[in-house]
Amino acid sequence: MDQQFKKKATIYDLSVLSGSSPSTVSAVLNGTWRKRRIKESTAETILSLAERHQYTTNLQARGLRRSRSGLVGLMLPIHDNRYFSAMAQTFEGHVRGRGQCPVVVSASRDPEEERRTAETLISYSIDKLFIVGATDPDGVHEVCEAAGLRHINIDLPGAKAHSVISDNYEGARMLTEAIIRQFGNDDPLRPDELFLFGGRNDHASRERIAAFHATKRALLGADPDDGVQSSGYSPDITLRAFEAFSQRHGKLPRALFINSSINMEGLLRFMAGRPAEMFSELVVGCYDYDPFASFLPFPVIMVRQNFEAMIAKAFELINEPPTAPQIFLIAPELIQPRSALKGPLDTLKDIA
Amino acid sequence: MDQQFKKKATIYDLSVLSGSSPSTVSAVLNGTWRKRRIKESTAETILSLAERHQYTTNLQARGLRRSRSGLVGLMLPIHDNRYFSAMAQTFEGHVRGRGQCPVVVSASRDPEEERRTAETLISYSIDKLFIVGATDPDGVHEVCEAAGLRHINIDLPGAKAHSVISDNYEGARMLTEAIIRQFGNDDPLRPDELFLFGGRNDHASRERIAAFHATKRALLGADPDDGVQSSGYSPDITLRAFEAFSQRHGKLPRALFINSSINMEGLLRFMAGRPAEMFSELVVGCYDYDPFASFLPFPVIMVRQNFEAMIAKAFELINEPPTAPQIFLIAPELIQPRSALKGPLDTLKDIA
DNA sequence: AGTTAATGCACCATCGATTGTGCAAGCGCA
DNA sequence: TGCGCTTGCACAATCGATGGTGCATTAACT
Repeated sequence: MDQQFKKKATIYDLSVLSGSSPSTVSAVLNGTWRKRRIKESTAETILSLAERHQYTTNLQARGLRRSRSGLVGLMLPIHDNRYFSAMAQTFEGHVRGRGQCPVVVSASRDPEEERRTAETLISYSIDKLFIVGATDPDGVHEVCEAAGLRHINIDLPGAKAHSVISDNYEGARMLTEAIIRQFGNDDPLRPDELFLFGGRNDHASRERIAAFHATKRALLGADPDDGVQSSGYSPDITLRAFEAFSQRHGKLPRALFINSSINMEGLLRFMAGRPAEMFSELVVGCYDYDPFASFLPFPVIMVRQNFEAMIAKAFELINEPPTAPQIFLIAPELIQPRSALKGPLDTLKDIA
Repeated sequence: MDQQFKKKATIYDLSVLSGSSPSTVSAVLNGTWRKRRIKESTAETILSLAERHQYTTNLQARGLRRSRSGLVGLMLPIHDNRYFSAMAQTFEGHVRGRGQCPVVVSASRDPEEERRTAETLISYSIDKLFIVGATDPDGVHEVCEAAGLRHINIDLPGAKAHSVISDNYEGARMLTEAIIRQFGNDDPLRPDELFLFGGRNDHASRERIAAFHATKRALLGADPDDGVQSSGYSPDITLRAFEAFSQRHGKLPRALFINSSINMEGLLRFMAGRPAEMFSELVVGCYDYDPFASFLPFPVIMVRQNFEAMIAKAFELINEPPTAPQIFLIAPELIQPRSALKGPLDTLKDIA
């Protein structure tokens, strides 16, 4: 019955009910009452009233007054991807652990959208912003800077704020090497049989491509310069790249370095409708980890970016006093084919 | 230079600069100025000042005054899953299209956490809440109801608010049938060769299990009653279920009905370290769609829940005047092995 | 000229919580 | 009794935007 359909209780309601002033009620409810020398018994009265009337703080009012909201933002390129969604999962755990409220939004890898999204979040007075895989991190930085908002880049670096990123060069080096070593000595891979698909003109892609070239040259002795087919972060564009390649050469290469799981979906689209046998000799290296991809009918070597470490490092940095922007590299891990790793979900409890 | 390190501009700043009152500035900036009969020239002055000083509305202040925030919430069980993250992606598109700000949070399938999360969101005066796959939808309902918050269940139904869910019975029927038909007439599947793994005691699992039993009985003539191994929504528990089964029977069944992609990850964990040949005869039906899973080295028939339609229907319903709670079934689609479908990402543009 | 109506905007209370300040009552002590 | 200190709390301004109300001006019209 109580407050069934009435509006939510406020400190003013409790103030009337308890006979104390609103400021006393406020202090009791937000925990600053000892500092304000409120009697213990007064506090108890108010707390029990609050409970009885199901009081909950209006966080917008608090946020307005304090000019921060208790919200912590995570800006992703997209949701629908294991790498980013695993990151979101890990991020939530951290934020919840600090008693704040995580807000996860995506900005579609569109610089304009990224800035708009940041501005919207700022309008809600979020306390911190973690910028993941932004196409234009420095654009977002300007927006945050102007609002005095603490922020940090993850996955793709910016020049104007700290960045925590995967060691893309080393990851791609390991991956390229692993692809090459996957072929035995009887029938070793030739330089013109290993191609890279996917990627844009972003920092990660550039590093990976550089490592790809260097490693090919180092291990295979040569590196024909048509070995890279940038196809953005889009399954369909990647599909078309495979189709074009296959049209030109009559088949796919024996070995592929695929820049991300999104590009890998382009390969799946290419495979769909084509006989499985066409791919039985294929060896794929993919710069991303997805448990299902790891068990495809051909060897898929993957790179698992250590997003837990990246998020942890980012939280560490964002709380430190600001210094000159720096890039922190986090080592990724090479994952052999047919590996089903634990993920952030494994820490959740479940019924038996 | 302008406002470089000053606080953000407010309507009061603009009011001083423009010589108009704060209320006039407010009206101009929020678009209600025609209704308030503000002169066009006044509006123009203020708008240009706003632009020059990079004014942005403090949405917490607006939210406090209007007692709604422009935030629309999506509560997921988890992020790290293609089904749910695809849903988040689609949801964001809808919310953005309506000029509001999407907030996606997860609640770990924990009833307590679900309620707490809802309360937190309510404290921020969110306008609407979409509750996806909640373990205790009715618990969340109470919280929303008490706050007068519009809300709707998706994926798992509640008794006290509208629910938009997959037609789990029909989906499982199709899936079970497809699994059975996957075996030719030479060596047809026997009833004791098809097992269901995964699921909890939730509505979806119950429906699927019922359809599984009924379809087995209808098509195979019998249905031994140990055919179902509930193992929650946890890869590891599912792994243990497979290990136990394999210990008991010396091998896995020839055919598996797997309740979700999460349980499917349990199968992957089982496969890891075991020779691929062990699974060459396996046929799997999975109630979920994941493009990579679709191309595993054995036939994987999948059910793709139509989350786009579910989200669309939910948006339709949540804006209608409330009526008695109803359940709306959305037909899922049976996906043949080796299918790489388009997803929500395909609507994003990408550089070529 | 005088009345009415429309125009253009200012005033002010309000949303709910926070926080600096001030003051009365109670107490110890000379 | 009187001074000063502590205890316990109330007061009131404030965060930034909103929207109902009402008051001048000017325009329209008899």
